[in-house]
Amino acid sequence: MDLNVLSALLLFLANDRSGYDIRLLFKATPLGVFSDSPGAIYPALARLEARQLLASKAEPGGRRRRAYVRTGAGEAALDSWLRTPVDPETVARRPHELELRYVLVATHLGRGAGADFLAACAEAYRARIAELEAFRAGHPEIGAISIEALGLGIALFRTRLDWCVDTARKGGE
Amino acid sequence: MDLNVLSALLLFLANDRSGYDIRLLFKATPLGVFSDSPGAIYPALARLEARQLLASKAEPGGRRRRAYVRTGAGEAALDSWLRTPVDPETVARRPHELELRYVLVATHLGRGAGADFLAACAEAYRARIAELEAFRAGHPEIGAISIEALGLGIALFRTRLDWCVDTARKGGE
DNA sequence: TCGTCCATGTAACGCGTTACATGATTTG
DNA sequence: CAAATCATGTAACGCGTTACATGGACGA
Repeated sequence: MDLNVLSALLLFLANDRSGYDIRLLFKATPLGVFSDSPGAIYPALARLEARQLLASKAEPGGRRRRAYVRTGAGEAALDSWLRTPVDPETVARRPHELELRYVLVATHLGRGAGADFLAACAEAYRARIAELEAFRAGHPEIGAISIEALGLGIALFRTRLDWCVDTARKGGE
Repeated sequence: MDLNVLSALLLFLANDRSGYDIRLLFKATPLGVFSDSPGAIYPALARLEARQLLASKAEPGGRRRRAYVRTGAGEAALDSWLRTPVDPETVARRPHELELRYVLVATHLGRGAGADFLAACAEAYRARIAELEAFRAGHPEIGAISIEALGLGIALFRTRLDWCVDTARKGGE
């Protein structure tokens, strides 16, 4: 029952929303990691419907609005995606996926689950920082320029870690 | 003559290196944004050779090592990719591409070009931060959780900006 | 000779991109 | 009625992923 990020986001958003609604949403948000192109969104919605995670009703008329809703199975799939453990692979290669997941977790499962998720992320970020610092210390031969870039990588994870800690603290008040 | 990131990186790395060498390189680096899978690397090298940006000589014997080198056209293509203006689209959606590009620019075109590139990035990051802050100020309706996530997005760009400024200063000494 | 490493590839598949097509409804 | 906007889709293409195939070299 595995989902990619776009599918999970669509499941989350699809509550009486149409593909066009979602395109407008994606176009309006400046954090736009997601493409608002029809060739991305409509096929993805169709795939989710084929897997019976979404259901839709077309309004009568020619090409009229088609609104989607989650099915029970869709709800379960979203839920299980949101509860997937924070794995090192995602932390290392797609950390922005975790940032999106936080929004979905906190909105869909509640602030408590959001705080737990942030704690798990903080833990994973600390581990990642330690790993990168160990690599930097152990491989001086990679050269000054690569060391600089690695420094940025580490700084970005520190920013993420600080944000987790801050946000968990503020959200828990 | 446009290249994707992987192709540009392969052009950069391909100096008497084989696909296998590159796989080992990708496996060894913990910043691993790039997959070391043969299904990614060998076809990409073959495409570059088909476009005559790389040339290769197979060593005699069965499946023996095949080492690649840049052609003149390959050199030119890499050069022009490295000198492509920093566009807002890349800044917003694939900032890590810029971080890789810095390493390639500074290594391949020299420290001076690297410093110029950092300056362009810093400029773009400042603009991006302003844009995100304006959005945050103008759209309180997006909700507390999204505001938190947006805050992280802004903080990450600030980290990138600080890094550009610091690195340009240190590199210029 | 058996396993392991070196080394290169291919096939099926999923999915995003760009560009195009279609048709209804609203607005000037 | 012409143009823009609402709204949904499809086709071709590029490219990465996973998994599998091939075959030589070398040590136990």
